[in-house]
This record gives sequence, structure tokens and C-alpha cells, in this order.
Amino acid sequence: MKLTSKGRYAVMALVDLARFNNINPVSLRDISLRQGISLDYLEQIFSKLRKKEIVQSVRGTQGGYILNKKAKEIKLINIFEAVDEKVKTVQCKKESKKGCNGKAVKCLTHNLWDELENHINNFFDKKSLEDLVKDNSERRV
Amino acid sequence: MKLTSKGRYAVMALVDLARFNNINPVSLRDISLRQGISLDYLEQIFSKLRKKEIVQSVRGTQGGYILNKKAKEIKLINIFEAVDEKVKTVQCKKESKKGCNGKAVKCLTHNLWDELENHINNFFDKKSLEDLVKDNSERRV
DNA sequence: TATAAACCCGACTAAAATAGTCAAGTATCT
DNA sequence: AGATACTTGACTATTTTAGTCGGGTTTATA
Ligand code: FES
Ligand code: FES
Repeated sequence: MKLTSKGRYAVMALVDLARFNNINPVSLRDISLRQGISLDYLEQIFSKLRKKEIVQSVRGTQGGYILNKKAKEIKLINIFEAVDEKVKTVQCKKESKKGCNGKAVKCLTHNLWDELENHINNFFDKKSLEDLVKDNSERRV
Repeated sequence: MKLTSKGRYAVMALVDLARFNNINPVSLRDISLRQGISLDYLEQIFSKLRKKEIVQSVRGTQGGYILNKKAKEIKLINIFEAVDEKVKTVQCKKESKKGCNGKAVKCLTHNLWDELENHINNFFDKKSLEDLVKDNSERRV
């Protein structure tokens, strides 16, 4: 069970952005330099974040990205969904009544994995971008 | 973030084993048939479980595996550790003081991922094999 | 004592996922 | 005009996953 770079970078980049998000847009180049993330890769990520209306883009010189909502309203789960970093624990299709291994009944562990998925998603539901920015500035002091 | 088959199978197989674990050893062939898991793959998995003393093997005809501890004492986390299904959320080395991206300080999101890791491991710490067997027999009734 | 059931072990491999790179744009500010 | 920065889509190397395969050894039982 591991977190992929895509998800990690998306959150990292947004925390960076949120900290500087007063008035001016933040360019991916700056985020790339500050956080050590490949610029090309960031572009892919932000394309998704924009399509899901997490951020807004400002084109041209001095352009960049700004948050499209208040930091408080952006939850981790929204970020992860936007970049397709989904939590997947069951093997079967949830809607279907069939189990994994193709049987007619859900397998012995199906409920367990379902519980696990909820447990993890709960964590993502609670944390907002604002929380993350705060945690971080407190740490400095 | 997804659970791999190895981890899922390990738990599935052990729940199966635990249900039949009265006196007689359970053969991997039976588990393979009941749970629809490749026999060869199961052998790999059980080799690890045996080395970590989760199960004991009984060789020869009529052989198989039996639990090496009480089902109550086998926690999910022990199973996952045995088969190397570890939860990994941070990118950096935890012991090191350096961050991911090679910087001298931990990155903006390090604490978050660390919290997440704990959150997930908590779940694994609590659940025992006994719980899983119980959940399952209750469901039938 | 031969046979079959079962564990044991290491090497190999196909397929999928990940983590990018690259090229060719378009928009906007100065 | 030139520089900065977003936009898009295709391509690719690497790693991980989920097995397979081939050869063992051990032991109950007929
Ligand atoms: S994981 Fe859903 S049936 Fe096995
Ligand atoms: S994850 Fe530990 S420093 Fe970035």
C-alpha cells in the first residue's frame, strides 16, 4: 500500500501554492524549483486540478495558478480525486454482487477491505488545505 | 493507494485456514481451490508466513499448514509485515533528518503522510484474525 | 517399498503501473 | 517582438506486480 508521487506532488504543490496565494498567481516554475518537482510533471498534474476546478489558471507573463476555492473548502479527498489517486482496496467491483475471483458471493475479506477503504477516506475527508498550511507555519515558530 | 494481491491473498488464505483450523492441517491446494488463488503464488506467500512464524507447516501426505499462534494474537499488521505488504506514504527515509527531494529539511507534507501512515497502521493493529473469522460467521447467520 | 500428496526453493517473465520526458503549441504582459 | 507561462498529447524508461516454472524433499499409506 503506497502513496504515489502524483498524489504526493499534487498535495505538496497545492500547499506551496496556498502559502503564497495572497493576490498573485504562482507559477509552476517556482513550485518546481521550491519543491524539487519536475516542471513537466507538474503541468500534467495542474491540468487535472484545473479541470476539477481546484485551481484557476492565469496565462501569460506573470501568470500561474491560484486557488479556485478557499483553502478551507479544499479537502485532501478532492485533490486526490482530481488527480486520480484513488484508494482502492477491494478487488471486485463494488456495485456488482459478485465477488472477486468471479464467484457469486463476496469473498471472505471483502467487508474488511471495504472498512479499510472507509477508514482511509475518512482521513482524507477531514484534512483541508487550510489545515496543512497552518500545521506548517506553526512548525516554523 | 492500493492494496496489492499479495496482501489481500495472504489475509484471505489465513482466514480460510483459521476457519478449518481445528486439528488437521489445511493444504494449500484446498485453499487455492476454495479461494481461487494460484497454488504457486500461495506457496510463495506461505513460505514468508512460515518464516515469520505465523503458520507452521506439516509436510508429507495429509500435510498442510496450521496456525502457529491463537487467531486472537495474529493481527493484520503481523500478516502484512510477514509478506512485505508495508504501508509506505513518505518518500524520504524516516530515520534521516533530510527531506525527500534531497533537501536538508523535511518537506511541507512530510508530517501529513506520517500521520496517514499511523492512521492506516492503527487499523491493522486492531484487527485480529479472530475478528475476521467471527465477522464472517456472523454474516452467514 | 513404491507412490502420491504436499511442502520447499529459486529463478524467470509477462503485463501493468508509475514517473516521468518531449515536442509543439497558445495566451499575455512589457 | 520577445519572454514568460500555461496547454495538450504522445511517447518511453523503469519499476512493481502477479504470477509461472522446474526442480527438489518429506512423509503417510497402500
Ligand atoms: S474483494 Fe470484494 S469480493 Fe473479494
Ligand atoms: S516525505 Fe518526508 S520529507 Fe518529504
